[in-house]
Amino acid sequence: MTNSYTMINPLVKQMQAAGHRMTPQRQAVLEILTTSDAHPTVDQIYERVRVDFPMTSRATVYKTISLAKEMGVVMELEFGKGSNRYDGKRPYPHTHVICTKCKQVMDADDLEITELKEQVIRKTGYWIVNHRVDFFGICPDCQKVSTHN
Amino acid sequence: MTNSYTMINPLVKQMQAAGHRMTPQRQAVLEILTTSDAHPTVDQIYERVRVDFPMTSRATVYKTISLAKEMGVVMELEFGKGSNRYDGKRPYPHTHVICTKCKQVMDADDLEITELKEQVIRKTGYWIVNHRVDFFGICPDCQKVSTHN
DNA sequence: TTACGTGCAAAGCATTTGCCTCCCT
DNA sequence: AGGGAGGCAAATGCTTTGCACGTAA
Repeated sequence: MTNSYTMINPLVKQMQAAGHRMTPQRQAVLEILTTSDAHPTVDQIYERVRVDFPMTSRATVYKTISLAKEMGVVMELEFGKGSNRYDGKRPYPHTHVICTKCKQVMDADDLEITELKEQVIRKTGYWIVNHRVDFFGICPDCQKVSTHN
Repeated sequence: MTNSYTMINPLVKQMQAAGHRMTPQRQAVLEILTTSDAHPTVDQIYERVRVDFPMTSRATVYKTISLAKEMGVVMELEFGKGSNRYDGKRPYPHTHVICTKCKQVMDADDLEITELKEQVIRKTGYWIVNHRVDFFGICPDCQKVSTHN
């Protein structure tokens, strides 16, 4: 992640083109969302924004994320009990692998689920428009630390 | 779903064997959890229990579900924003198909995800212990009602 | 009998909303 | 200048918790 928000982020233009004003807070939130691979939580985004803009409120972070969601440029990953995470780098359905120990959320978006999806359509008659595929386990790093869970 | 809770539910015995007391409220909650295919919400369970036992509180429903989760006999399906659903009939990971219109949650547990899982293990080096596979779309019934969403 | 379970109400927490002020355009 | 955006605090909604009373075993 960069230390300044001076990069011209395509989302900034996109948001302005959609008739929304640009502010340092918004720019910072968008920058974090689009440059992070770690699927940050709201609080992680909030803390990071406040490094550069200490006056920023949680409400603004929530509102900006909400706006980005509406524009379809950020995907929300709900993990229940207020541990939602956000992805502005790949805001489309893709497979995730989550370490239950260190809470890392890793992309595995090169996995092919087309066949599975076609099975679902064939067997259920649904129109499928979205999917959520998550695998939970222990990442290689955490395996090294302990073999007991 | 039956109208009385007189059936001898294996979970009742199991819970007693684990050293927990049995009460009408617990028996009712367990009966609903294990006989329903509809993946009920806490509130649906609560309302159903109160048909027969109107004095039952939400707290007791939550506590009983929590106990059942700890025993591994009920699986929690988190759908974010307090719309959790519960499955005591198939309390193990399996594929779901969800209608975004009528909110029906359907099982598709005959789908084979082994190959996908092996791909994940091969590509990430994780130990995979669990998974969550959900497809979202429009069910056949809702397709008939309207073709516009 | 007595520790466990229940019901009630209060507390928790992440998120949303209302409202007033400020400032981007 | 005017309306969108931000900040603060209150409200929300689901879930959890504390506590006193009741009850299963």
